[in-house]
Amino acid sequence: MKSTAPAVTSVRGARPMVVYHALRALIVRGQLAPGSRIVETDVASKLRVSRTPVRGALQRLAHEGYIIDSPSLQQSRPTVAPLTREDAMELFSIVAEIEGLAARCATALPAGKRDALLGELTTINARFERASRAKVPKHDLLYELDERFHRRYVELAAGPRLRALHDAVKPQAERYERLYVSLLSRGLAPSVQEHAAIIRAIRSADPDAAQRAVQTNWRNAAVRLGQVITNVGERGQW
Amino acid sequence: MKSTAPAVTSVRGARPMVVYHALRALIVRGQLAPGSRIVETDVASKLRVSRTPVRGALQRLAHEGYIIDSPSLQQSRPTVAPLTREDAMELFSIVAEIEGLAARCATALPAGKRDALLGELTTINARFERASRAKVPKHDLLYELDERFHRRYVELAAGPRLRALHDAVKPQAERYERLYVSLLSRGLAPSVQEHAAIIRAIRSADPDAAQRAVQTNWRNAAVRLGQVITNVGERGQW
DNA sequence: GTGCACAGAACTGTATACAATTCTCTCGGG
DNA sequence: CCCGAGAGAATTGTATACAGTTCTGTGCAC
Repeated sequence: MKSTAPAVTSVRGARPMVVYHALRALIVRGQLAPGSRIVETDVASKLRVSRTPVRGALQRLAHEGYIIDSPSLQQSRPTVAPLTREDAMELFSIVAEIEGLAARCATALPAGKRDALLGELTTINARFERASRAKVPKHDLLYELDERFHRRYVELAAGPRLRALHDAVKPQAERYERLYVSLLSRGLAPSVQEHAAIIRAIRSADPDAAQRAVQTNWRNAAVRLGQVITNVGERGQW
Repeated sequence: MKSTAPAVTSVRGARPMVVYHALRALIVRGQLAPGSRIVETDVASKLRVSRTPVRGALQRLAHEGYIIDSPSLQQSRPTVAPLTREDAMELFSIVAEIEGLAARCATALPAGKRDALLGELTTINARFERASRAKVPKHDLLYELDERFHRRYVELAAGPRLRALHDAVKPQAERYERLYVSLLSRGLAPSVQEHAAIIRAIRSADPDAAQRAVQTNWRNAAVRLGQVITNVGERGQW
């Protein structure tokens, strides 16, 4: 781990994006703990840029919900958003709608593209099933495969606005999912079947069924996650 | 109309919000035409602030989709996002999901709050019906009542995340709705009944029905709007 | 008349200085 | 021992200067 960040790309206008992705990765992976304060000047000096691009990145992160203004303090003081059971429930239900809509669009894809998509989804879910059966579950692999499954149909079927929404919202669910997957890898069997149901619904070109299947998958995930959170407690609340 | 803006509030951190709301209002009401260039220094001088708060406002507007980087030009040059049929369709389907989810939550409201909400919605819809029957339709009133109807259940039933999403997405639909309402005020009769269906579904505490009712309302609105756009053409595309 | 090159203007990206607010820590009084 | 007041530090908000890139218009060659 080197403490000095690498030099920022020289492309015009890339600095805020670099800062954004750096901070988001730290938050999503938990290295910036929920509740942590984020100080503009610290980030700026660590990433070797001025406060201006940092401000841009922070504004975006705040808009997307990764950071919030400290609730206890009065002044605008950005802090990493806490992980709470209630927030997880709401977030998952929103993702359910977004991806459900994408799945609905997927049923309207031209036959060629739809078949290609269905093939990909089937392959991914087969690997997902194998991974879920492993004696020693590989959390990262499981998460990766589940994420890819959902991302695939969103990328292919959703329009630009829906994709943008998905890109903004989904990584926040990742904060919870990483928690979830490492504590509940054993309970993934239903997810395999739920994915299969999604594939069937898209194949039969039934928009309502496809949307429902995706929503069911996420609502069940929300329930399972809720139990885990209830057990292990929330983060960043004190 | 005075050309010099009033002095900005002295509250700390309020300038970007003032700029944001000023620009957003201009865009939503069409006074800043789709395709128009937005120049930081111009806005700054018109609103008597420096470029810094203007940048903040522009970043947020860009993130929410009101302005985009000019497609023809190479450099990052903010322009007012065009109004296209395709975008309207996607936007409305997203709003349908967001408000549909809110309506679903509304069915889970405690009985007291739910009854209060139902009363409000009934009142609003009655006024909406009367307004829609008027010989000379008042476009602004119609829009206002429809907007209030939907906003009410979102405000009461949705969680913070869903509300934030709604606040970010819905005003963009307003750009299209204002166009729609002024060209199609006569076709609002079905909307009255669709609203009534929403009320019935919430009253019967049926989550799926409530969600479906809202989605139907928006999908029909999308179809009606699509026809209008096809007739009058798109804006800001050339 | 058309196309290309070059100079100047226009605009955004970045850095930094300064202002204003508020948090925090210490010290004194009760 | 606890609480409040005040000074200093810390942090964000705003303005502005400067740099770099791209657009635009003019003039020249063909």
